[in-house]
Amino acid sequence: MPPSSPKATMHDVSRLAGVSKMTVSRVLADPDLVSESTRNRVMKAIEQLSYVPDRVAGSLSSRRTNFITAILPTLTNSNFADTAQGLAEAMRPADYQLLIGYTMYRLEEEERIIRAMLARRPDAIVVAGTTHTKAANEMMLRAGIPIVEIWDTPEHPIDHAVGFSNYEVGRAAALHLLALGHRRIGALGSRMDSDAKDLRGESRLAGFTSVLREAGLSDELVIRAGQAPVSYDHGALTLGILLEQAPEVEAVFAVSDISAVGALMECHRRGIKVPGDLSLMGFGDFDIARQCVPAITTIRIDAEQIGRRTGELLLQVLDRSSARECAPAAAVNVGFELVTRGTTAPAAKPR
Amino acid sequence: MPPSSPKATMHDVSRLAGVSKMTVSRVLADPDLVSESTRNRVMKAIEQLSYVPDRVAGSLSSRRTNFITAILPTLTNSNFADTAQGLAEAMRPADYQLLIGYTMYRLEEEERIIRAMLARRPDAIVVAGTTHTKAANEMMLRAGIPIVEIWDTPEHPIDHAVGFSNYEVGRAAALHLLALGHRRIGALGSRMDSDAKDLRGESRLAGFTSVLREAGLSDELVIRAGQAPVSYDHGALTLGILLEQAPEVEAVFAVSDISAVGALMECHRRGIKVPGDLSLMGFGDFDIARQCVPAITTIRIDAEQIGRRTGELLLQVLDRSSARECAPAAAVNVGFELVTRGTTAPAAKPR
DNA sequence: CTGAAAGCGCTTACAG
DNA sequence: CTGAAAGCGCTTACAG
Repeated sequence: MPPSSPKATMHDVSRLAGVSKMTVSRVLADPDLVSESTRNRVMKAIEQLSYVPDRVAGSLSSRRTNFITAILPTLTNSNFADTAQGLAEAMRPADYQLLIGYTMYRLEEEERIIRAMLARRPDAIVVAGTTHTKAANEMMLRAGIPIVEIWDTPEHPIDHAVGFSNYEVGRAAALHLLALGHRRIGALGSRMDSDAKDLRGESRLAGFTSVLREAGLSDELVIRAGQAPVSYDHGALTLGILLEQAPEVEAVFAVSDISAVGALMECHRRGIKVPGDLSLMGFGDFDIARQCVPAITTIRIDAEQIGRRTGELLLQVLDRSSARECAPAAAVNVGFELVTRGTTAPAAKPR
Repeated sequence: MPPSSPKATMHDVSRLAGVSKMTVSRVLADPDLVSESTRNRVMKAIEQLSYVPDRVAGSLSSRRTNFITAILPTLTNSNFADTAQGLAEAMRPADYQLLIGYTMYRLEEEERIIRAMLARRPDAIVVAGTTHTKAANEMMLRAGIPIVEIWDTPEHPIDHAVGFSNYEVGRAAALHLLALGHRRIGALGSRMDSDAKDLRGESRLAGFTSVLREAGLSDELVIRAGQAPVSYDHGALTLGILLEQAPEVEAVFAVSDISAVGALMECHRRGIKVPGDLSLMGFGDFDIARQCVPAITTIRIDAEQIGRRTGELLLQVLDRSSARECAPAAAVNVGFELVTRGTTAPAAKPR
């Protein structure tokens, strides 16, 4: 450990500058309230002592930590990292610090994290998803701070929400494949019988399935295998399962571009032509989906924007002046967009 | 905002349980010190009031926050997210919370973040890289807490270090391509004349170049273009520049698998055979490199392990009992491994 | 095994 | 424009 020099306190600064602690505090918080000469003297003392204000003490005193808790499933191989970055970016000018927790798609872990985070007294909680354990729901309701559920459109929001309808994403995907004339249509998702559940992926599958049913098609080619979070391997694996079950499948929707890329690579390895033999589409508009050869048809959502919009919403809600009154709960739908690229094509023989 | 119920304090709990605050504190911190009957009464009161201890107050009082600051270039399209996850995982049992900052590969931003983070009084700082601004170096030296520089092997470490030699990685890459019989060898890196600098990528290029020189080869095919952080687009772009400059190039090393994948896709689009026309290798052993067709030869580093090892080291150093004495600074080299896969092959006509 | 006192380093709310 | 007092909710260090 490097040599520890005793940390200067506000008291030390005030003595050196010949003022009270309050004046030092004011110079830091609201410099205009202090006369120029005093301010300069205090600044000099701060500089001289390399004084760094202790925000732990400040937080206790002011009952505001400027911490925002962000609870996300994972940061690897997902666009939640973009959401986190967007949120951090939006909150930075106001000097908020993110407290990130990973649930690994486990609701019990989410509950544990919420409990632990509340002890840090965050000024707000951002949480991915709209389904939580009973205890988690209650803790958030009682917390007395703004809550933002993101990445979906909750039916019964706890408070605010910023996201899009995963169900509608699934429907849009199925409608696209149907419109191309495909009839033997499958999908690739992850297991729902494990502790780790991708609930939003499941919503997309549900929307997808609903369209298949309405079109009088079977949903038996909707594969749920492999554990969340999905991966390139997941796509390769589940495509293999699908092909074994139905070699004649014409079109496939993967719940994530990551899976779609894995499936595409598996097709390359097996000599299956995409498109032609198989139409393939994903979700998320990951960079890799755009760069793949062929580029993958996907449903674009702006993960960073979800973070940014959430940050802007919170900035507004947490603003001291407006915080007096309970701000009305906002529900922002950022929507999504079908991006047609090279992996989907009309069916060879439309019936 | 959900209805705010006034938060119970330790004082409330103590009154309800008919004990002193100290006893409540003990039940939470070291239950064995309290008699069973008292403990049960306190637990019941905690439950009844939904009491959540205030760690802001606890931190101020104990002079320990259980925060670890992790300063990383970016979390997107990189394996720093794995390092963060590994670190978080390792520290979780001891109830540490990560405070993550993104520098976007800018040293001035790193300095700003360090300054801001120090006000949060973290118990340790983990920072990617070994080059910092003068002010940043001084702040870390004076902070009086353990510092761990990760992802490289510093010549003059501030304190602890956990990483591998990027320079040696570059050398290993060049030696591999030379051993295959290639002579017209290039590399793909990012610009060094911008604010955002990938210094570790540059170290890899430096090692790579040193081998080329030793072999009597030119380093004019070492391309530095595009801004850090690298991306799939970066790989496609820089490969295009390289091909324009030297259509006869035989082998290429990209400073990141992400770039290598982008370059590979660009080759697919241009009808360049990999390997055959061009040997290609990357760095990092990203999932996508393994799944690509063909799979990309790379230099494997275990990003998650860097995080885990760092966490274990910190747990040891931060241990109360040993913290008395200054723990000797540790320098852990986690090494790396060349993984030969499908994108590199012997030169067609070895000279 | 339990508790009373002091204090961590700030900010709030007044007062002048 | 500046300051004295009180207090935020815990833990430390004693004492018994």
